[in-house]
Amino acid sequence: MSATRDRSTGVEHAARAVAPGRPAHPARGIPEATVARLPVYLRALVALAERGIATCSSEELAGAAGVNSAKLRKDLSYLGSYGTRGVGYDVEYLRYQIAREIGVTQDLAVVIVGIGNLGHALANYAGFTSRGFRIVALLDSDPDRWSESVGDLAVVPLDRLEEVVAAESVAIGVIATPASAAQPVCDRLVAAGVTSILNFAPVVLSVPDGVDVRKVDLSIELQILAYHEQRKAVGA
Amino acid sequence: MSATRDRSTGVEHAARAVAPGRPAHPARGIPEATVARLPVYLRALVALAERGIATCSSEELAGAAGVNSAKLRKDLSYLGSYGTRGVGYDVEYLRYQIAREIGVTQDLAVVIVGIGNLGHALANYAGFTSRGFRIVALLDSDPDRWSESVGDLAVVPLDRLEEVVAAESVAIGVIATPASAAQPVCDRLVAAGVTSILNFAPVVLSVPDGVDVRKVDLSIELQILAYHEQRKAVGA
DNA sequence: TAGATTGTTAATCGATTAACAATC
DNA sequence: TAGATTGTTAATCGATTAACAATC
Repeated sequence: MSATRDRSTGVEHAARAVAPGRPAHPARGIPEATVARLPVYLRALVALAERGIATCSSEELAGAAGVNSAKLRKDLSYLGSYGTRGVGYDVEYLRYQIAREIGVTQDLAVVIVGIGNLGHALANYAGFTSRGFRIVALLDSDPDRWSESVGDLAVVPLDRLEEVVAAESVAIGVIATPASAAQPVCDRLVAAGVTSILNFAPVVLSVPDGVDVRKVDLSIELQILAYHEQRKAVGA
Repeated sequence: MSATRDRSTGVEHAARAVAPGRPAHPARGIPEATVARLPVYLRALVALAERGIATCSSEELAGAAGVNSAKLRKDLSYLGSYGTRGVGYDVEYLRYQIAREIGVTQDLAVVIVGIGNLGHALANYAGFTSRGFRIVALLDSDPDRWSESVGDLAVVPLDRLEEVVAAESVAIGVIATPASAAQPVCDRLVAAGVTSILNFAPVVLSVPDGVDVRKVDLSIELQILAYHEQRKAVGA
């Protein structure tokens, strides 16, 4: 078992060795903080493109992404030199380069396990089905749900997890089960070959090295806000 | 408009002045990274307590929380000295101290705006209604939803937002609307007096200084996983 | 006292930011 | 050429970690 990275708490992820003293051509090893912002830039670029904007400065793009321009330029510098001094960035070109860097140009297969309220919401969520991801199965252990379908996908028995993962080469598993089911489901996903997990259950998952886990935890987000609320009340 | 902190991308939040050179008694100014982990420790302590465990070492608690013990001890040291050398921590006592520090001992009023699939899931989510938070209203602009109710709360017209926020002294607003509605809803929440926002809509919200925004973005989480998937595929 | 474990120090690491030389 | 804006440097800041003295 190794620690997995949690975006909000900063636990480091499985060792990913980078050859030291080897400055490979397209500069491998983008900082994790930068990786986490690339999707934000991508979304901002898509929005600019939809508004018909062909070129933008780092200042404009940074504004749209909610970061400062120095950070944006530093982040983009890890990918390469895709701007033009004195001019700015070509929106479509930069968009393509970032999409390629993230890897959303290739369709990744996703399964969602646990089709309760949250699972339903996730299955319907447009951002999930947008380019780069393909939901291939909705799994649940409750027979009452096997008659349901969300969009054009039926809810299938959890028993079929291994079969589906193998058949579709599933790379990403989304866990939206109750807390008690999360670790067993995670173990099965990993055993079946899934190497990335997005966990919505309020538990710390144990996974072997090489498996990435990201965690979205609603009540933790609320509690962080509560902490700051308390400070405001005292200070003011 | 000022930048607001986004947990995954690390945009700094509204200036929160700390008197310099003034080492106040209970040491104000807990690092943001530590604040984000306190709820994780709290949950781990609750789980230990439920298993009937009365005392634990930093090593054990760290294991349950998914961090290393040095980090845990450093984090706890910002709150005070709540352990006993040679012995460890009293689970109930530490649990109380962390809960008090976060401020979940006082009930904060929460409204959820946008009662689609995700809003439904949030309204039902046990973590939301657990101690420390009180959902006081579910708001939606769609008349078709005004007849619905989730749990014992009815969905009410968005028009009543200001009225509800004022009547219940709402501190936290949860935005689960489509992207296009998020900024206008945010503006109304802020104008009505809400100072903390949890945003599920895929947009960067602009808010005045003093308002905290946290963002949960499902497609961005997936894209971060996709980036690492791509690396694994290349490396292996 | 001997063993265990905290709380803190100091070193290291990574991320942010301002400033500016390079260059369109 | 003059103005604009990138890409990069270097300084700063904050977070992590190992190690260990303090102390139960």
